Amino acid sequence: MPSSIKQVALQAGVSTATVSRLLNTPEAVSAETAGKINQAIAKLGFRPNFNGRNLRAGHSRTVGVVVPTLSNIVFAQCLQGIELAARALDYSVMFTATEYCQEDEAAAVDLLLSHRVDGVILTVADASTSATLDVLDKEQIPYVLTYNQPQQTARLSVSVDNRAAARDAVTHLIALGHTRIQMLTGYFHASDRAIQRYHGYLDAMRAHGLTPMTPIEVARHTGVATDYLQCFADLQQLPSALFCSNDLLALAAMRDLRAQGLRVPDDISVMGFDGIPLGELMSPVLASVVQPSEQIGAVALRTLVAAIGHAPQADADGGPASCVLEHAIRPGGSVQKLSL
Amino acid sequence: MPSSIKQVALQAGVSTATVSRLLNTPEAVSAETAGKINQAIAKLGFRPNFNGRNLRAGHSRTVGVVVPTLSNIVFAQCLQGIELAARALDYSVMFTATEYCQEDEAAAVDLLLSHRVDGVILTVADASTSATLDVLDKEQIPYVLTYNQPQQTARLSVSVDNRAAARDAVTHLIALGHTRIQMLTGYFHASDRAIQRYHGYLDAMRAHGLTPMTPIEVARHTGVATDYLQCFADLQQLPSALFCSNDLLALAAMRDLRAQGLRVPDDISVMGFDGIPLGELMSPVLASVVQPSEQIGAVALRTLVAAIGHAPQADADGGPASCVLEHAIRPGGSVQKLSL
DNA sequence: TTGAAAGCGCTAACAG
DNA sequence: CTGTTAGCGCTTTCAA
Repeated sequence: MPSSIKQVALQAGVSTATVSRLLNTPEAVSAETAGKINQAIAKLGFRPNFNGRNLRAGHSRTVGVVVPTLSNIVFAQCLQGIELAARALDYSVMFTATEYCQEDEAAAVDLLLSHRVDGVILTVADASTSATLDVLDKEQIPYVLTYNQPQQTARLSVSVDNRAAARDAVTHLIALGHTRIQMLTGYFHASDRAIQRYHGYLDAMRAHGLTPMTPIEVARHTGVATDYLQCFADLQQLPSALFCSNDLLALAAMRDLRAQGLRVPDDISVMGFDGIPLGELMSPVLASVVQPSEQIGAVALRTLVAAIGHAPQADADGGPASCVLEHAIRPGGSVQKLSL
Repeated sequence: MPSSIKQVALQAGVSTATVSRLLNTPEAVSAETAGKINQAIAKLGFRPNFNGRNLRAGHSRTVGVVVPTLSNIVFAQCLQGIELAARALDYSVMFTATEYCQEDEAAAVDLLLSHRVDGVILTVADASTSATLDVLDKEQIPYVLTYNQPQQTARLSVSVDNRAAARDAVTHLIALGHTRIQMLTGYFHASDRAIQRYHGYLDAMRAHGLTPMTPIEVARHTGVATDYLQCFADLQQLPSALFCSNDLLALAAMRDLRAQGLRVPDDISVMGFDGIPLGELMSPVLASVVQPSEQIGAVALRTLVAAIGHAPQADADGGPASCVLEHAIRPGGSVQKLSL
């Protein structure tokens, strides 16, 4: 059983208030007293109990994080960025995953709220229909979305411009001579980003007078049901390039294509989205849209802390704002340059 | 400001004690009263404050997790396993990373202890010299090591048998006709696992009458200083196979080797350790030792919870025990079968 | 089955 | 600069 401020006070021969002062406003304590207290602290191995502190203070210097899964390195990097930034600001992180399950999403937030986190960072399936966000709104808990890029509301978010990024990716493919470009994506209902990226795909195709192809939706979880490859049985139908809604999907698709005897990029080009670091280690390098995941996390954390600092309704002044970070096209050998 | 048990009591016309009872031992409250209270709870949107509860109860149903980094997918998967298992047992997770920095390790544990987590799951650089573990021991906080496989003490840990696993890997290489096998590893001082794996390498080489080669130590952080490739300038010196202490290193090495004009596996074979899922999507498939990272996390969490349940000194009976999980060799095209 | 009351560890007025 | 005191939200005896 760890010792309390009371025992430290007793040991040092001062009041608990003075010990508390040393902990919080050391300059308000005389050097002599400080010495005695520090000695007592060391002797007892005292460590403040944040539960007591939080209870009293009404805040916890803790943020909650909710991501779909850590199996996708993208979210792991984001969490990494959050944790690093949090530590720098003396915040702690409670972490939860949802496995892309809506109920778990709500349950996760509920739990975090019971822990009285000061705010929440989360990525939801669809920001525009999320009951979870409504709860957060109603309870007046500051929160910041990551990856989600809400269209309508004034919700705080940190992301890239998914639509523009996808447009750039497809434009990149077009610039390399591709015209039959098809999108391979995780279920739209599980990711509002995927929808935005599809719109970007359409933008680029139309801007170049190309006919969009019907997107192929597959379960995002690895494995990747290879059923979709049926589409390619007829080689006449084969697109020249596949634009995938994320890198994991792209990698899985490449594997599946190879298993079908198709060569990448000779027979078909593949481009991803996310720009995971491993994509660059492979041969051929996975062409992709790089989004700065770790930075997304870091910025989200700082935005959240800023939001926590601001009174809920005092956002008339320059309070924290949503942030759209830069994306970049990473060319790679997984995409072939076609002779025109 | 969220409402408290007091306001619920007032609203329902009962005492706070009764509300508390409904929350903790519902069967001890009459149906009628329960109805009134539940109504009040719903009306007020009440959510218990765990800070108050923890303070009073002396435990938090929260565990702390400390990993080196989330940039290595291995630890992300482990954390994923921990979180899933924790949720199933109604535990919450506070997460911290150390970036392989010893001081951060100590600071992280300190912070977690201030939050009064009930226990800690952690991976340290070197379990046998970690001051952090000594702190945990002294404070009587239950903890479980992951990946670390302490030699001497009775410390709880969950890992594979690193030495045996490495031995199996190198034996696999030998079985495929390799004799000039060299190990490429992250700094030994940053990972006791790497040392154990090196011993496994030695075991296998010696068991087959082969001459061990001097291991190449490099900074583990990606980038991978390509200086080590100097070793290979003299093609006479070139090993036929490189056994890497982890998959990220293996992938980076393959990239670097290719950049040098060496073909994998034609000119040199590469085998990794960890068995990250992405290794299987690549072409060629990365041969590796698969360790069940997510399971390591899940088992660690359950072991920790068991340890929390047990009184510190009551481990005479069948208390929680360390666990060595099965590893598996994943063959892959990154390793060439040599004609003998 | 319910209520009254004490106290977990800490901080923030308010006095001195 | 320091002590006294009250109370954050909750659980848990002890009585009723």
